[in-house]
Amino acid sequence: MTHDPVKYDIDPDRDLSSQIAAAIRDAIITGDLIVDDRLPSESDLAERFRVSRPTVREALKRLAAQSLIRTQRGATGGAFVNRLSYEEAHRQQITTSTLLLSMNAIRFDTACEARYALERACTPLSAARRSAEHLAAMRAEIFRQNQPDLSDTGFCASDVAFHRALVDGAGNPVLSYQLAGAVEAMQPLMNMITFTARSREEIVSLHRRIADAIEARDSTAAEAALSDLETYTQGLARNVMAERAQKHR
Amino acid sequence: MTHDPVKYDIDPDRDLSSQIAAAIRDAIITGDLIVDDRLPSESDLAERFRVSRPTVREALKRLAAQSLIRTQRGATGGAFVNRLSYEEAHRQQITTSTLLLSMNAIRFDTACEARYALERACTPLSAARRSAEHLAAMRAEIFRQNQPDLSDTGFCASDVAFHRALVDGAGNPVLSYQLAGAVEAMQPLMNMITFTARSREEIVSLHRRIADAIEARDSTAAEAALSDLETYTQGLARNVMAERAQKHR
DNA sequence: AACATTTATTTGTAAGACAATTGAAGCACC
DNA sequence: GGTGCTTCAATTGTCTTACAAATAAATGTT
Repeated sequence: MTHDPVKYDIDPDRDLSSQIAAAIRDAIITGDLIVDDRLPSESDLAERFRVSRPTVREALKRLAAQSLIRTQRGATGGAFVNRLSYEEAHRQQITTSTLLLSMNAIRFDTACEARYALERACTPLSAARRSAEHLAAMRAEIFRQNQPDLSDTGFCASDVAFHRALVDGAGNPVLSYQLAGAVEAMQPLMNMITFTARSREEIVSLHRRIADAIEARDSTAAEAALSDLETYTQGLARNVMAERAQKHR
Repeated sequence: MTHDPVKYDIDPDRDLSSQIAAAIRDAIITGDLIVDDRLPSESDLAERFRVSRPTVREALKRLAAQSLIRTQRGATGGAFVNRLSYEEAHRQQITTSTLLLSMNAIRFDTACEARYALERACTPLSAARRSAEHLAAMRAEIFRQNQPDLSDTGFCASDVAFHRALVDGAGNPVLSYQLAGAVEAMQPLMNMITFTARSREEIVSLHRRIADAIEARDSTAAEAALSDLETYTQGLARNVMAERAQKHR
């Protein structure tokens, strides 16, 4: 071996498995280990770090939890550096955002404000670049949202899909990735709102305004409609909160 | 015990530690386990899941890697459900975004476009709400960027701090969290650009335009300055790429 | 009552063993 | 010579047992 990409010196007084995980993670982040590289076997690593195999395994599991590596059994198996796909990054982004929102008592209006601000940022690009497919996806979700037998969670899911199509229309995968966290992480909060037939109607009409504006490539109109949607959503949430407070009095 | 928040039935044919991790993670996400709850001890968990202690430990390390739990040694120790702090979420957001950018050959202009689009989304809020402190932080970074002995990486770091102050001015922690990924993850890419004295001067003057606009609470001017900054940055990057291509010819 | 000591509990680490998986090498057979 | 089966070796997945280290509560001592 000409040059070993991993530094094997660790401090025996501090948590070993996390240090080992950090050492390997560094090698990946700095590019010393690249995608599909195979790590040494667990026994090898144990020898080089001068720790036991279970300790090495704990470190590897940490990396696997971040999907930095994947493991494979068998003769040619081992741990391989994983390509962090968009899908995987999306998933992590969403779970992190969801946890952050659920565990920190974020006010609904704060999350809502952030979400719509970010979404408005995508509108000019989406209006300029959206393809016919993106527009069709938005129309399809609007159609679904009009079905009277759609459940509340189904309505919310379709809502997410609609906004996702809007964002994807911008044709910037980094933007789509970032927005996934903001939009999808809010779904649990949104699910707490019960949608009356009347409010659904209002939301669908705003969605239609947005789709029309995107179709006409009119970003100003789309942004205005989004702002109206934000205002309306905030109003709905306030009503729900007020009702709940009423009941618990 | 009245009701156990964790489901202990797992499929013995598939990866045990990941199933155990998933079971506990579910209990946390659904709120059955709440912040600062103590998990059963490792031996307890091993018994209940009917697996060995090392297997339980691997599962716990997975959760620790996502900072969903923290562990403590000693008599009253154990694994506790962690509050996912903003700082922690920030960090994870940044490492995920950084890895995504570095391992997927994202074009500089794609990342740059996304970053400035999101940043412009914060400007109206920041112009309206920024405190004197935020403004002072921006001015301080501009001053630092004027020091001729500042290294290129130092310049980039100050750049990040400047934009961070701008975003924080919006007073929306969710927005700050989301933007951290977009802005800080780009730093490695930005570091590849060598800043001439001339280009630094140009950037600083654009920063000053932004700060002036935010001070005057003029969001339109701030957005325009940000757009100019985006254009200028993209131009710099193109030059660097072209030069590099020249050399490698 | 204050302080030192012991003890019980729990995580952190080690060592060794076996099962399961899987690709590769070897070998018989056509 | 080629093809299909068998065996083998490497590697991860899991279990068992054991001990070390940390920590707080219980206990004993002065």
